Amino acid sequence: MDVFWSRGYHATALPDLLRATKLSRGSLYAAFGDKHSLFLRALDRYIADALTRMDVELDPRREPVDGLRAYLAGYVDRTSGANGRRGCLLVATAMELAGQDAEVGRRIASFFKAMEARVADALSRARTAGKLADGVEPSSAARILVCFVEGLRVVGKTAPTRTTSQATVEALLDRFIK
Amino acid sequence: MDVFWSRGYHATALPDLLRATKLSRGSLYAAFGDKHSLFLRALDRYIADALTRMDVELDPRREPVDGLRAYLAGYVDRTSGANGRRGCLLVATAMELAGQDAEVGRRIASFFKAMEARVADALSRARTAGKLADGVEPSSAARILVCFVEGLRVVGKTAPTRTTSQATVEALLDRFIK
DNA sequence: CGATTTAAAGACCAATTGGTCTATATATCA
DNA sequence: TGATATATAGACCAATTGGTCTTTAAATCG
Repeated sequence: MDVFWSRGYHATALPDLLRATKLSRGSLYAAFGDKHSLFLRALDRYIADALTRMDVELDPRREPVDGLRAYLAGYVDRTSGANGRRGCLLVATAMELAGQDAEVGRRIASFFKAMEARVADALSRARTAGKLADGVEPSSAARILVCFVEGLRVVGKTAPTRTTSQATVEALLDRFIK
Repeated sequence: MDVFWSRGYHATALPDLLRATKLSRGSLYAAFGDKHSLFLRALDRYIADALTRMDVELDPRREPVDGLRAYLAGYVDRTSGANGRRGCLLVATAMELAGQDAEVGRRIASFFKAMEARVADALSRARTAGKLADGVEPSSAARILVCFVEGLRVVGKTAPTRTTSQATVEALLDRFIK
């Protein structure tokens, strides 16, 4: 997963994968079939990790606003400095392959949908707790947040400082939270 | 430019470039040096186009809020349906190369800076015109908008409907404009 | 027109691509 | 131990990569 993550699909060659998996050529093909299948497995793992992380951060038993803060803080962490420069396998894959590769496209689309649903849910709970600013509607606010964090990952490629990202996130949250 | 745009750098092979430029192999190398230089030219053109478009949309002689609306409407257009699926050369390049290729990285970073400056400027003018919501600070709001529109391009890869994107953009603008 | 520059076509190159296969070594197990 | 299954290393493959070079055709210009 790591090697696809930091180089992208096309730029990752078989020798890279052999080094990363410490497998011989034969064993790798026996285990995974081909490069494309291996990539799909890596992508699936990346997605699963991201979703379970969100399930922890946005756990319904937590204070919803705290959850959203934790969720956004995670993005601040992953999009500033060296972490930011490394980028995001999902966004990179979306841009590189989602248009051409149907199997990839489906995964990307369903991930965004799942993410949006979780955020919308947290926002709903925040609203019933009276913590949402007036006029904020959970479902459209969730779409905004999803776009925003994915955009953070793009801009994060230029390795902004943590304080910058943090301030941006806080300014955004200020518009939605009471 | 078009062929890099719709396929990305690594996935674009010489034959694709020859077909797109209608040049012979020799002439192409005489004119541009190599694939990388040609790509840089394409990227520069893409960036120049984007910035002049913004200069029109956010023209200081226009009503700043109208300008921001036009700017965002352009993104709605480019990120929904087939346009969305096609993606954005800049975002794709940021994810594919910005981390590894210094020449590309500089261009990406300076583009985001330039875009943010233009948006911040428009927001400043909107504020002096009394059109900004209370507590909105132009510079951080500009960073938010930049992240948001770049995120739109990412999510746009899943080809959302125009109405969805439109509604999301309006909901966001509602939080910033009085 | 003929001479000269310019560009096209495509042969050619070494290196690399993803992928297969065989020979060898290493476990595993009776 | 000896037989068998498993995984390794790496030779090997055709196709493709980015890039060069030569030959031929098309403009250009006096």
